[in-house]
Amino acid sequence: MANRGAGRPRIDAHATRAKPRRNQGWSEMNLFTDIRAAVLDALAAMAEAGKLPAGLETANVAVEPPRDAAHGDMATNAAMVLARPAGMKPRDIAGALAARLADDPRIDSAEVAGPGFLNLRIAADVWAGLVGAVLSDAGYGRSAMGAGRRMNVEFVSANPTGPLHVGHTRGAVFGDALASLLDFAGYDVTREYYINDGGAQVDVLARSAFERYREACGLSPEIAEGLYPGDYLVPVGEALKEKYGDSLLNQPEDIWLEEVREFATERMMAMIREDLAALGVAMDVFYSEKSLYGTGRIEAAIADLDGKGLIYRGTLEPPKGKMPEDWEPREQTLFRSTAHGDDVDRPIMKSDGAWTYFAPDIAYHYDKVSRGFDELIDVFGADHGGYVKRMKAAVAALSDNCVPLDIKLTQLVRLFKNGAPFKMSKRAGNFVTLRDVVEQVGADVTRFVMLTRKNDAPLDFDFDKVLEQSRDNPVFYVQYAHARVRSVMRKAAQQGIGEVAPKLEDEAELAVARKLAEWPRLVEIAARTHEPHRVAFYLYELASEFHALWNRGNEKAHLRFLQEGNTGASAEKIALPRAVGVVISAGLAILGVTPVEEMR
RNA sequence: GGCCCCGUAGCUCAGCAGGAUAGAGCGACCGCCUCCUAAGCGGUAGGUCAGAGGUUCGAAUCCUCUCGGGGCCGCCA
Repeated sequence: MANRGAGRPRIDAHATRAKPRRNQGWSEMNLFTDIRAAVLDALAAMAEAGKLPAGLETANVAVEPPRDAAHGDMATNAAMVLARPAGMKPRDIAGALAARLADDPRIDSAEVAGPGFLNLRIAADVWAGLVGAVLSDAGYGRSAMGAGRRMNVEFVSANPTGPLHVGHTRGAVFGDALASLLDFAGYDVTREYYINDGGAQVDVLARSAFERYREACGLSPEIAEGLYPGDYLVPVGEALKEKYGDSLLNQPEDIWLEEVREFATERMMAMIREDLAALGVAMDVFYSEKSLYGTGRIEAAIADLDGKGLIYRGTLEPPKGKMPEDWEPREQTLFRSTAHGDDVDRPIMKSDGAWTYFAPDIAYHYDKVSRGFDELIDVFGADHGGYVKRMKAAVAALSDNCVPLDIKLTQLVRLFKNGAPFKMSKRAGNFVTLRDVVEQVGADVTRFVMLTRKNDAPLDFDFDKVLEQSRDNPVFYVQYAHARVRSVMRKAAQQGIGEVAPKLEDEAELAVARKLAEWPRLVEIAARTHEPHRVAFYLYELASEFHALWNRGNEKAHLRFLQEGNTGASAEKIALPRAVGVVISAGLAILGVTPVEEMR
């Protein structure tokens, strides 16, 4: 993407807000960028020698793992990228580049292939060196990519009207892993939850809780249509009775509504925090929607947009296709979101003068921008897909295009039990909660499984299969690899085997080392695309290479990590599994999964 | 009617910033335990990347259209 710089948002507006980095520094060890640098050096030398035109754009020159391992360890597209601007044939450039790279001691061979690929084979001692670096470098895989930029990840943000259910669970896991991933990639990350405690739904909560209060006072509750029927409100009703006795009974709503609302909302948020804690999610900030009302903050945000000429009074066209029954044209206060890519302008104030839900949303994002974040991410359920454009428009307008907002949608979770769909009756209020899931399968399994699909793909979650111990359960498969590593390390410690520089000989060992070398690259790709599932897939691949090597040891004794009666050879051998353990632990840490010491 | 997501092996899904002969698991078939955990490993079979155009030296990937599945679409959050 040659024109990337043009659209890149400026960051100077907020760059003055220095804050101590939260991550532990980053690693410079990335074999792919090292070799890419060598390629660029060689190209520069060729230009120097008159073999290439000077000043060629090299941004698109890539050094990547080849799709087919038989092609070598790494491949570069340099010749094909440069052929046109240089006015030369790709294979000619590749040939000259190969000759230069052959002088690099790290490169065993460089061969031109296909339309102009240059396939590189890396010297064995380079791989051994990489394994050594994984062990000596505490931050292997960490990246400087984020450069300490401040990133706000808002996720879950469920209405405080009940316990978190499975859908929220996926959003929670995704958002938390994404936040950890970005931290690992060098961003300064804030995890944030927006509490929708300002709208009509918390009034409904209050009325529902009040019925439970009446119930606690010995009356029979009247859970009218539209109220929350879940029995999680029963203890709230009892607590209300404890606090107020029967003093609220037979009082009109305007007497008790506000107090009961406060009380119930607080109880719900306490429950939600516990749910999140059970899953291992800890927010940095809980941000109250209500705090935006009556404090002038909504007005300030709208005034900002008004100052940019983006607020006006007008009447919207009725939606095309299906006409609502009670449609009649009304003049409203509108945000000109179409000026920033939305399809229609959006109302921010109802015809009765009250704010729409969108107004506090705008104010909330205005506040995030004001707090100096360089980038924002919102994690929504897929059913909120319709709000993506308007939110992006709002942030673009509020930040003058300085703060990019990425909105990640998480698709549905389909529950199964032993292959059969699991029915949920939402009407009865007995939906499957986050607690149900975590209590049945554990937080680690829940988290890993939720990340075995791309966020925008539906996810099947089978309560039985996720606990199955077989290769088609990636949770188990990755954990098993780690347990094997730990098993070897325990035995090595018993035998007094120390740490020495690794030595790699067999192809299976090199395959594992190559996979380890991809880790820093994978982290950057996953962080850039905001896709933590890539970490889960990578760990599966790494585990697969490791299991393969392990099994080779079954066939060929000299490939076992522990060489009977030869502590020196064993020490050289166990560096590789130790490094695998390091990377699996680091990867699982990003996913929020605890690596196990042994399988039980 | 409009917008967003999706369509890849029999099934469930990956596919990195456009790269080479499109991958993995399951299922099917054939093999591997006197040996660090066989809860594992190796191999075989299986594809018009929904379809049609376009851009490109090169497209599953980018653009347009069509078909199919899902989601959303004014004063509910």
